Amino acid sequence: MKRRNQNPSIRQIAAELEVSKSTVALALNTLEEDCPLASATRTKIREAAHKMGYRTNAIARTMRTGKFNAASLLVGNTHPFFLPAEMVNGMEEVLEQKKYRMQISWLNEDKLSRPNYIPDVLKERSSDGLLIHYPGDIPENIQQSIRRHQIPCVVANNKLESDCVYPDDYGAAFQATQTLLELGHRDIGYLHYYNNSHHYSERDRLKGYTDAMRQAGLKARDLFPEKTIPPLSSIHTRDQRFEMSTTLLQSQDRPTAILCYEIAEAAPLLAAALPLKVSIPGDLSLIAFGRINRNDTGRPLSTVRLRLQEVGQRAAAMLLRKIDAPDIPQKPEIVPLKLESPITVSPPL
Amino acid sequence: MKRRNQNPSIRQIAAELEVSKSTVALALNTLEEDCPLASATRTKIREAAHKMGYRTNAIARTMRTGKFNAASLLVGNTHPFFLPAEMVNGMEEVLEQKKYRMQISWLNEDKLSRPNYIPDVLKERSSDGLLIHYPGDIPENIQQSIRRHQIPCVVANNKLESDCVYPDDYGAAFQATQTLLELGHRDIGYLHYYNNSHHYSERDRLKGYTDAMRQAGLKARDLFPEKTIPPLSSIHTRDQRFEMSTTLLQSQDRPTAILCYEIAEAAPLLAAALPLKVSIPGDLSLIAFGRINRNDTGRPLSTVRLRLQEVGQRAAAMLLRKIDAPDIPQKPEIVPLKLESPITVSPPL
DNA sequence: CTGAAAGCGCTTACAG
DNA sequence: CTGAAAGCGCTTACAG
Repeated sequence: MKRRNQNPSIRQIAAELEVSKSTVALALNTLEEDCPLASATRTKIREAAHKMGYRTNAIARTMRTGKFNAASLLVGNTHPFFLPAEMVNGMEEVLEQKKYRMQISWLNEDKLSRPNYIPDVLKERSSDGLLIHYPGDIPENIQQSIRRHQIPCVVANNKLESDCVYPDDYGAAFQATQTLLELGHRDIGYLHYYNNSHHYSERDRLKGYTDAMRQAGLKARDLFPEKTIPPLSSIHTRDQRFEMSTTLLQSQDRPTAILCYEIAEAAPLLAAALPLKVSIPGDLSLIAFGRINRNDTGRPLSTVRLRLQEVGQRAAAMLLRKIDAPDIPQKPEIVPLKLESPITVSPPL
Repeated sequence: MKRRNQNPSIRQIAAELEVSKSTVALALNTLEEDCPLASATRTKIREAAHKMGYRTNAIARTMRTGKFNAASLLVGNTHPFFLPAEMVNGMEEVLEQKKYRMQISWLNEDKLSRPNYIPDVLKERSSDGLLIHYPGDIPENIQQSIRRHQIPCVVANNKLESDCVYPDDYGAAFQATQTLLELGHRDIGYLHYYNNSHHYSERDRLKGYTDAMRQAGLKARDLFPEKTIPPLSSIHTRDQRFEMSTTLLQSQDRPTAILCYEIAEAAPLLAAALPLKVSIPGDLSLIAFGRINRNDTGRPLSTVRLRLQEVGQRAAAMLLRKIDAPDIPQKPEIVPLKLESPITVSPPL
């Protein structure tokens, strides 16, 4: 099959109809009421364009106007596949409203380990600004490159001095702990299985919990001090965590409530509670942070949902403001979180 | 802070150094050995470019060469936030190797419900081809638009006549069932909680299971006929599924093995088995399909991992071939799957 | 109401 | 070894 007349330009339409390129552009780019052309001319051109399968070359417009109308999302690699779809969706939604395209590029271990690696997205110009989703500290040479070229830039889901949007992990941990305190709990534990802290949320959730306890005159209680925690990789980790949870639930000084860093911490507890007939929330209140309201524990669980779609929306909106005014630092935006379903929370026995 | 000389072009560098634009382009775009310029000229230009913070305008190159060097990913909305990060990563990796950028755009319910809605990504030209991740049937007007403009296009994670890449759900379900049969199981059930079928995997996993059973002269057994299944939305669904799982595990004719559509089906079973002291895999072998080897059930679980990163890689590679030869239909590529950890599989009692 | 012209930042074939 | 020129497909200010 021959492909003829593929991708006609306004020049070809103009030639076909024996009008000028300007006339074609006018017919195609203005609304009926704003169009200075004779109505018949406009219609004729639009019909021909449709028949010829014309599509505007967005890149040529960029060329002419000097605006890319595009933002790049740079995805960090610390956890190879961590890119929350709802956050990308939130970003895209806001960008799309302003007729911005969204480009995505990924960093990977290999490349970042090269001494002065700079990703293509920073080496060439193809967008008006940069969204960054990078857990932990952004590599120095990447930061330098952004500064050097004064690229408008907003960080999503991470905590910086300015130009960032992140969920209020501190506040939510504080509030969740207070909710438990108000119900009468005094012995509340905090549970996490990570070994060392990459993402600010690891520090902030613990601190929110600790501060709420301290304010109530109580001692914070880190349920498994870091050193004893098995590495995440092994297939036996799941059994180990189940054992650890069982031991905890059977111990004399079992807390009456536990706040978990993530669902991964709560799941073995929920499972271990069943054969021990430890009722949740009757005997033990349980709260975990999570991205969505669903979970795969097979059991109900009170969750503080992270609202990453909103983080994405606000980060994109902030980037659009920075593109308009690159020299004005934007104050960090902190997305409020709340405990949405108090289904595994009740007063202590 | 004033931003001076922002985004210099080769013209500005040429003016600064009093050489021609061609000379600058030559110095910047060729390797040392291929460069016809005097070594001193080349060095002088490159240093000036660096000092001035020069970055190539990738869009201007596109303009000149007629190649966008970009692919668009169109994400369907049937399940609002379903976009597997590992698939996007796989696509981006392959595209990036060929110096392609990747653009992403999302369809949403609102827009698709408008009668003749066409997304911007199809209305304007800004990429060389299209990757589609859309569960279920692609809307007719979108298909038409793609054909009309002869846009090179590959569908990822869905089953079509041609130009698509998807995991071998049929084969994997067949094989998983055979694995159980070979261990001596005769009463093997299939469990799914979806109500109506959108994604091909819902039909194919069931069919793979059914065919394997039939081939062994056994009757397939759909554990919960569709009509009795509670809707997914309610917060009580989790409890209902736990109850249903409990009933199933207690029933006289409990199967000796169960193949689950997803981890969501296996999770309530794993939880319900604990208080009933139904040993898994001792009393019941259990296999589920899943995206990753981890799960949030808090318990070990044999998983057929979907290999969506590979789906993404192959889809991108196929798209690159289609961009080179748009008129040649590409045969569907089916990514083989296997049961990676037979941890909850054992012979029947 | 319509057209001619300039120019965005590159690449490339050709001239000298 | 270096430069002048054309042109990709648009948009826009101006001329007639």
